[in-house]
Amino acid sequence: MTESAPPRLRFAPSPTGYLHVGGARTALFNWLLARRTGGTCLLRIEDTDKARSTEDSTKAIFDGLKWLGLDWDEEVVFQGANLERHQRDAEALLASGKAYRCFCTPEELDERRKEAAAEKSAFKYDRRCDELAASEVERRVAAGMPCVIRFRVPEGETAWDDLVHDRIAFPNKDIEDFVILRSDGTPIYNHAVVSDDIAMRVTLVMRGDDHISNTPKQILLYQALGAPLPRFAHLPMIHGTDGKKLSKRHGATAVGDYEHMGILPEAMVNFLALLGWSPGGEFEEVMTLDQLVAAFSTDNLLRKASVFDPKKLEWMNGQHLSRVPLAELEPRVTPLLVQAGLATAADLAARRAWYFALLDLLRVRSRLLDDIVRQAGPYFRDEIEYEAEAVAKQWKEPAVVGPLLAATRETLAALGPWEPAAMEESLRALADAKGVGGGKIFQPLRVALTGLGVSPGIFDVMVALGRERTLARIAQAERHLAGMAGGAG
RNA sequence: GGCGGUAUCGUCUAGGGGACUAGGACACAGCCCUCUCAAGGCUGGAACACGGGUUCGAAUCCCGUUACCGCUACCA
Repeated sequence: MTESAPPRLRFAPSPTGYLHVGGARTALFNWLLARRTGGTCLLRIEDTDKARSTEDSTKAIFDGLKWLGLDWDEEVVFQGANLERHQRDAEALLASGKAYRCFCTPEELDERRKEAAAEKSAFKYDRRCDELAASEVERRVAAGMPCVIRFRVPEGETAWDDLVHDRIAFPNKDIEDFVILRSDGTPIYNHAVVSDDIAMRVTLVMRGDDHISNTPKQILLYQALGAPLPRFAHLPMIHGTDGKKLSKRHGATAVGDYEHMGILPEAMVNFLALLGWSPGGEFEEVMTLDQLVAAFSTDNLLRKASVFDPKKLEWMNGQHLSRVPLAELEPRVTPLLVQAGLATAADLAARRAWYFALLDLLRVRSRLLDDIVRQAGPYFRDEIEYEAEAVAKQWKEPAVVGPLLAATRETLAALGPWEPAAMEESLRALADAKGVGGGKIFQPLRVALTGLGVSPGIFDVMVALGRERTLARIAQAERHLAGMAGGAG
């Protein structure tokens, strides 16, 4: 291969919905390869289907790519703006005799297709309009009869060396003379794609393998238009847990869904990158974007469709949650805390060091951003609620626990510096003195401080809460326990 | 139906003729650590779709079968 110049790639979604994880993965691979090779990554919005394309969808694609951290080079190309060139290219094919006018109506075609189906034979356009005399064509055009432009598929075989599949070949006899320009003058997909890819000087087309059967048609168009062929790389599909194509019934399929679910973009990207690609050999699965760029290569692209496993995504998110620099995590969490009514952005900014330390405590036991918010309550609210389950388990005997908590409070109150080592030392000494294990002190204390049976290490909790609030919460718990003991008789 | 593609633990994957008693990760189970929960560590169960070749030797190469997926529009 004489190809040594960095490739020009493109991601070409059609704005007919949200950015799907499959589309996101295609965008990611194009982007990774461009960044890896010093190539160019372009974005083209394929909005030629005016019936289905919407501005909202276009925005959703931009938003999705932005969230993932994928950018593109040069101006965004809107396919719809290239109508004139599409028509010119189609006219050129007509002029050079590589395409012809077809006057068959959709209704007629439909009819013939049904007949073929009834006879269980494959329908293929029979070229009847290609046999029309020139004068007849002229007459019909002059008469204003609507017509499409069909590409005349030559004899032979069309093949290419796919970057992931190696050689793929199609006998031309299996390809029918396909329409390139509708009767209303707008282009059909395959034609618009080729016209645009040529104009954008795309040298490597990387897309889903559902386009494999479009590829011979497109190659034929390149050749007829006298343009150099790009290389092709067809990526395997992403399926749902049941092995079927990913759809709404599998739950979330739009990248925006995962954003709202509390997934970090770096985790999403990492997870998607490992679907249909692997660095090969032994490798660490948790990778940053930079590491992905450094490792990416078309050599390790897989051929088999993969199943999207949300469980593994969550695990991966947990990994990233724990590894991302706090300064990057903070802006993702803050809006959620504010939204939950736990704090204001100003408040958090005012005690940044404390806030970061808290985040560090909570993120280890979180898989989703929401897990952090859910755990954060006790550190922000003035009043806490006691979880019934925790109370039932750890405050089972109020008459015993109450005095123990009181002793704990007194011990802590007498403490000099408010730091973990000192807390642990004095509380373990207290446990010894009372003849109980540490857990008998720590567990009821955890409920007193957080209302929960589960939390970060108890000393970390106390540091995060601060001395004053810690002692107040214990006192409050003592009152609560006294009430319980009284109520119980 | 026709054409094309694919086939390693439940899932993501390593593997490119001998290093395979098939490795790792997720999930699952157990154990360790331990103030709880995570995280982490250790252990366990779990796969080369089937049938023929080629070869001294096949998860790896070839053929067939089966299954699954995609395309088969004046959709993209």
